[in-house]
Amino acid sequence: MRKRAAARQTDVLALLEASDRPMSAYQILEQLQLTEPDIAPPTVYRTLSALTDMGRAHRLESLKAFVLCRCSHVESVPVLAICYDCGSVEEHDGSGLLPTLNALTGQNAFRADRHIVEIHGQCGSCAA
Amino acid sequence: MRKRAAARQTDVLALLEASDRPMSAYQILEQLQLTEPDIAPPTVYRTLSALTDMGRAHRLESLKAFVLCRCSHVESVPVLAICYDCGSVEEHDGSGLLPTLNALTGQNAFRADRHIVEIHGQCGSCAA
DNA sequence: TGTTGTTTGTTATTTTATAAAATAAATTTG
DNA sequence: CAAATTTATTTTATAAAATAACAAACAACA
Repeated sequence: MRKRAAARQTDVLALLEASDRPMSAYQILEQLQLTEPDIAPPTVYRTLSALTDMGRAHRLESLKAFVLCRCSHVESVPVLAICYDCGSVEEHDGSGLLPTLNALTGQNAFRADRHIVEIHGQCGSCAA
Repeated sequence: MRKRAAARQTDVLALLEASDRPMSAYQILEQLQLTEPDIAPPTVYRTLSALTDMGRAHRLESLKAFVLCRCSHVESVPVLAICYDCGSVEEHDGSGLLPTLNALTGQNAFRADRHIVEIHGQCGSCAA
C-alpha cells in the first residue's frame, strides 16, 4: 500500500521536528527507509518541495539542508542564523529588512519575489 | 608544464568577466578544458575557493554558480539579485542591512561571520 | 466499469563536490 | 649547487545532491 503525499509530509515533518539540526535530503531518505525501504530520492525531494512551498520547512541554500519552520508561516523574509560550531539554526523574521532591500534593488526596477537571508556565525551558547 | 595558481585564477576571472551570467563550476571546467584538456574538477574548485576568499568572485548559494565580484572588494554584505527570466545578476552593497540584522541576531548573542543575501525576482529589463 | 487526468513510484542519469593518492615545484641544508 | 625535505598542485576516483523520464497506481466521474 502506498502512502499519500500528506502522510509522507507528516513523516518528514516529524523527522525534522525531532532533529535539532538541519537535515540533508539524503539523511531524511535514510530515516524514511528504516520503515519503508523502497523509498527513493525523488519521493523525498517532492515531499520537501511541497513543505517548503507551504512554508512549513526551509531549505538552507548554503548548507544544502532543510529545517522545520518554527516561526509563523506568513513571514516573507526568513532570516536563518547558522552556528558553525554546534550546527544549530535560529530563525528570525526579517520583514524589517524589506525597506532597505527594496531601496537597493528598486533603483534598477528589480521586482523581488523571494528573499534568501542566511547568516553564518557562532551562536550564544557556543560563544560563552 | 603546469600553470601556477595565480595564472589559473586569472584564467577563471577572465571567463567570469566574459560571461554576463553566472557560471557553474563545470561550465568553467569545460571552458578551461578547451585549451587545457587535462584539467579536472578539483583544480576548478580550488581556484574558485581562492577567488571567493579574496572577494574577487561570489558564489550564488541558491544557484550553485559563480559570478565575478563587480563591486568594491571590501563590502561585508553583498546583495545579489538574480533575475529568473534572463539569468542576470545585480550586485549591491548591503552594509545598510547590518543594523537590522544585528538587532535580530544580537538578542541571542549570535556572532555573525558571513552574511548571505540573495534575491530571486525579475529585473527591470525583463519586467518592461 | 471504463476512461481520463493526476499523483506517486522506479530506474537511470546528471550535476555538484571532495577525499585520497600521486606528482611536481619550492625550499632547505650540507 | 645538488640531495633531501617540505609544501603545493594535479590526478584519479568516488561520494553526495538533484532531477529527467518513464511506468504504475489511484481518484473521480460519466
